[in-house]
Amino acid sequence: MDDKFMKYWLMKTEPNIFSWTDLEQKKIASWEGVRNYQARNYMRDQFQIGDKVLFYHSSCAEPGIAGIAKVVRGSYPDHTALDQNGEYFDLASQKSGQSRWVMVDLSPIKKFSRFASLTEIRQHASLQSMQLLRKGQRLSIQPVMEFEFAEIESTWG
DNA sequence: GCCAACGTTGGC
DNA sequence: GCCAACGTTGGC
Repeated sequence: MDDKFMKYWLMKTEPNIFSWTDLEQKKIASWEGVRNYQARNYMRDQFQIGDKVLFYHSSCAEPGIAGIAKVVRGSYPDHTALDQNGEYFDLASQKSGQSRWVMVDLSPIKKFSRFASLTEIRQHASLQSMQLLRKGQRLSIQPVMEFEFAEIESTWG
């Protein structure tokens, strides 16, 4: 894979669990709880410090992108998989003695001047290639093309 | 709450 | 390795 095209990502979060506002308040946030192999592999194999992230609110009244964040720490073991009392506990990780999941750290760069709602993104002719718009697309971490990122930033940023 | 689409699990 | 059953995601 050409990593020229892998500098930009979209990451989904449920804002009632962790929102853009939470990220701004925390300044640096660890992205724990990803429990999907494809999403994990993106973080583990391709995330680099400085990569830019479209911060997407899902499963909420108005889904869409709230702002841009950046990767400030590359992948490291997601220890929440080993926390037996935590929400993200993973039996297979416990059995093997080490977490099979990873996480990264993010910091906010800027909040969009206008929230980029899914509805608006969908209406945007030059963004039809986005994975986000594909039917049945559930992956919580998705690669974004450079031109897609630029278009979104210039439209809503 | 509905439900389509997808990922994971586990019996065989 | 197949695939049915089950669980999850996430827009609507």
